[in-house]
Amino acid sequence: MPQPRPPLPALAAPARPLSATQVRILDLLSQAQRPLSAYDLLGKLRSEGVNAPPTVYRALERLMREGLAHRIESLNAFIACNMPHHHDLAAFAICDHCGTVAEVRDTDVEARLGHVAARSGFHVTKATVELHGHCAACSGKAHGHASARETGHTP
Amino acid sequence: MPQPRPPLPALAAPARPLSATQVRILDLLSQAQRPLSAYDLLGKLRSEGVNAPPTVYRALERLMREGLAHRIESLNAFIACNMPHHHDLAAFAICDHCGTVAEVRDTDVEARLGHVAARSGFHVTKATVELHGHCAACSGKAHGHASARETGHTP
DNA sequence: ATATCGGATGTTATATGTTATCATGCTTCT
DNA sequence: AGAAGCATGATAACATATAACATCCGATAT
Ligand SMILES: [Zn+2]
Ligand SMILES: [Zn+2]
Ligand SMILES: [Zn+2]
Ligand SMILES: [Zn+2]
Repeated sequence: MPQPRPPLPALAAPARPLSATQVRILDLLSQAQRPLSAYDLLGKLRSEGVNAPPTVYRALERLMREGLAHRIESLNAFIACNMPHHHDLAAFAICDHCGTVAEVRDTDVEARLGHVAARSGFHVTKATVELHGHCAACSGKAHGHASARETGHTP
Repeated sequence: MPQPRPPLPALAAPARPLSATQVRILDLLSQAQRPLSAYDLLGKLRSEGVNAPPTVYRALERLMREGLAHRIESLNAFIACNMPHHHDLAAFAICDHCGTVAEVRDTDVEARLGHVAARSGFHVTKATVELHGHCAACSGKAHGHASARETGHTP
């Protein structure tokens, strides 16, 4: 096999544009006030011809690879990244009352975590930081719970 | 209904002892080098008469309530707490190569997180902090992956 | 002792979340 | 046209988690 590599137009990276489904899903995530599960997404897409889980998961995979979406581990759900930045250290403040999720960044926390780990010879590649509690709006009031997951969901 | 409260022997807390199953599960978790999923546990307990998921989940619930075990959200698995202390803010360093999990505490990190949240009026009730990466032993060497989850599992 | 209550367990079935596999069609390069 | 690469579709399997209802048992209360 000759020709090790023809010039290659210009590219260098994953410049391939998002597919229709991928855009649609990112859109749904952006619209939503709260994280959506893969099934939530699937439900909303059924009417549009998407009817199998793998499609959704594949799209999510792509979006996360590109730093456009995040997975919330403690909820098994996904949100759009509000400030696409390619980072592995984002933190999330999840209100267990109203379900909203705020993406927060704090370099001090990042640094501290790095420190703590390094101190014991651990090399961090990815961190999951998820704070559960009550957001400003829900605090004070509303200590009776509505468990977030079933609030304002699927009519 | 009179008698607001008879003296009450001595108690103060949830002094009820763990059930046999609960002890057994805590034992299995302590023994294990790595987090075990609910189904891992169920597998190991089948020979002992436990044969349904709810039993396992219920026991785990109790153990976590008492601060004797933790759930690792990013793995859907559980570990014994190596220093029972009743805290909602523990951090875990998870080696994605050998699968070991170290429970680490750092009051500075805790404080920082509290700060960050408070700054935006968020009240934290529980934090999930899970660092993925490579432990000291696996670092440097072993960058070829074995994905941890399927290493040394169920022969 | 009898009634009662709460916690733990058993049993069954189901919901939710995730992945493997194979088939198909499209775009790009040769 | 043929080959390679990749996105999608479809079906099924697997993994994780909970609902609902019944039974059992030890601790209190009457
Ligand atoms: Zn982000
Ligand atoms: Zn809220
Ligand atoms: Zn602990
Ligand atoms: Zn390791």
